[in-house]
Amino acid sequence: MSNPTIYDVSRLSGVSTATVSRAFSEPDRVREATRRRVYQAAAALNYQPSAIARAMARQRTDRLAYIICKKGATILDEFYAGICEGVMRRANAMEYQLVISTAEDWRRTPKSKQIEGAILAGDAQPDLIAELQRQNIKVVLANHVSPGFDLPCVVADEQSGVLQALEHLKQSGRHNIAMLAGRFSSYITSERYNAFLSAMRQIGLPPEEASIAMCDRDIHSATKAALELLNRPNHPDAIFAFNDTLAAGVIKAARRLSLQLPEDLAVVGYDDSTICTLLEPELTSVHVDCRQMGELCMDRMTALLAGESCPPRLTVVPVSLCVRSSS
Amino acid sequence: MSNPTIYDVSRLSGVSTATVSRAFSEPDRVREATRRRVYQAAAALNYQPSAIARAMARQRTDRLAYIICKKGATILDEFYAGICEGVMRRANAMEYQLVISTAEDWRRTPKSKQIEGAILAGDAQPDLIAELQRQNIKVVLANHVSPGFDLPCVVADEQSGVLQALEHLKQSGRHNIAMLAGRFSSYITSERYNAFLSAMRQIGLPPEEASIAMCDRDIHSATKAALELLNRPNHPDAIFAFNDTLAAGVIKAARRLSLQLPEDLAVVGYDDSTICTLLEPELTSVHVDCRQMGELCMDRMTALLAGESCPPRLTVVPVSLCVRSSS
DNA sequence: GTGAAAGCGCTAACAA
DNA sequence: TTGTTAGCGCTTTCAC
Repeated sequence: MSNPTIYDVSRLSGVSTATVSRAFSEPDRVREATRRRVYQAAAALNYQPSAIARAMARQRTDRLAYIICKKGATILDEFYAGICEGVMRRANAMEYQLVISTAEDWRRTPKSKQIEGAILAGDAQPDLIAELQRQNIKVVLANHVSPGFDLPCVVADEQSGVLQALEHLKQSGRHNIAMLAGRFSSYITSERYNAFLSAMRQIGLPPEEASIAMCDRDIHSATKAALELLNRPNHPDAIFAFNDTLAAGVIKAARRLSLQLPEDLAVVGYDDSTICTLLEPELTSVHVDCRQMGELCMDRMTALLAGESCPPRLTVVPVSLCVRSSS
Repeated sequence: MSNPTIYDVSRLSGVSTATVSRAFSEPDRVREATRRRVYQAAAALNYQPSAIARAMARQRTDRLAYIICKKGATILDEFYAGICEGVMRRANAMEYQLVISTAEDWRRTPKSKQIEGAILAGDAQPDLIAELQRQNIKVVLANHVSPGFDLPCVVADEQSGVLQALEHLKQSGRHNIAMLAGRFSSYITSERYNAFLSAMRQIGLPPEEASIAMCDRDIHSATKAALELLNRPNHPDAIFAFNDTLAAGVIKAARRLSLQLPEDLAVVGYDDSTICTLLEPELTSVHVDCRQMGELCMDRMTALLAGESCPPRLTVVPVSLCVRSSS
């Protein structure tokens, strides 16, 4: 019942445990013939090295964590799932194991010492970061920057994303561009908000108070806010929404007011999620390659684990506007 | 630099390592005062038990894996992410760690012996199951059943889901109900397909060849197939789609033909994913509680790990129709 | 209630 | 190239 150990293989193949160990972890350090004998014995016994014992002896686990820091949100969020995907792919390719969790769950359980690094996605709280670092765990932030800490952060190019969207709108003849801002993490919210203001100035359409609306992250709230925006005097001819779900709310509002899209109103979303092509009209959106973000996070993590003291502090992932029929 | 060990705590608190160990894993077996001394010393040293050493000594890891078995798909798939969510929540609550991977990635790396159980979501290949079981790893299947094996499977009630959808359509006066079938995993495809045929008979509307269309899983393929379906003579007044994305394709097709929804055509999707409320009109869909599926998977897993030889072989999760304005 | 000590299965000097 | 052996940090009898 109990699994075969390195001793069993050693005995059966007639070599020492050290050699068996080497045959598996440093194959070229054992002679071809010996190696074969070892593998044969291992196969016969159905042996596989115990990763736990290995971790114990080597004092490292080859294990990383992906922790989603977003109140109420999880792996179900397409954006964070995308990052996770990138992290996972690369982690698996490097023979790292990836455990996932949410910030909430993580706090509850002292599962420390089992991971060598953690990639925190989203609104990472300072105390979590501090706690991890106190445990000698390497930390990388995704889609967030935390001023007080010296660690690598991977974010999307918000400035450029918003600018591309607004330039596109201006070029297609829009002059009264409004923004529908959602209440996201403080970092994203303020970045995108400020990016909007500065991009507007940059394209020569100074934003007015009147053209800004806030809403929650659900579609009903977005629809309501959009209706309100569209009913204002001097209503906008284009709305830039903070993400695609909000943009879907805008589309609903427009339809309710019998506006023609994109003739009467252009709509641009953000994230370029899967819903863009499902909507009618298909939604123009700023494409963020979250998988690449995940991969870059892993690159930074790798550097950290390799002992590089100062990998790039900030990594900015380029974004691109994906134009569809809503604008 | 190196982390404090149980020996450090033992020394500082003046008790044996055995007592320190007990203080952490079986608190009530040590006297209140002793325990306090231990905790104090531990806190002073910033000590936390090493899970690896623990696993080594106890011969168990408290670690499970969630493996997504779907060609090309991943955690990005909302359905599988939902199951993952349920599994993760419960796993974390039980102090299990959850590592995630895809079937592809898993095959490539012999990370065996580190997990005690694996939850395979989707189209689990027999050889993967066999391999895992050979390694004494407990296996539970989610959204799939594999005839050759004796293991717990958790699936949604396809029969009931389809029947509810069709009954609803009939009750709202539809008589010519068509099905848009996607090419999913063999299990889901055949289950849903057969459920459709039998449900149609059950509600007294024997299905005709003419009212069935197949398509790939992307929206373009769905739109095309739906157009074709709607252009047939004696075209349907209702379409039941295999999932919400396909249903979105149907809506697109309907719009292209200037059909009024739901007057000219009723549309029903499956899974009740987030897109349902984003679409126009909002999509009626069969709600599957995938989070609950994940939780049930964990329950089965727990039973297996506890040594129960035969937990329920098949667990069927109830589903319910969520009626919205597309029907 | 507490302590002593023998493992758990592997790795990595060091020696041969 | 291969073997010997002392750990890695904790758990768990078995005594006391």
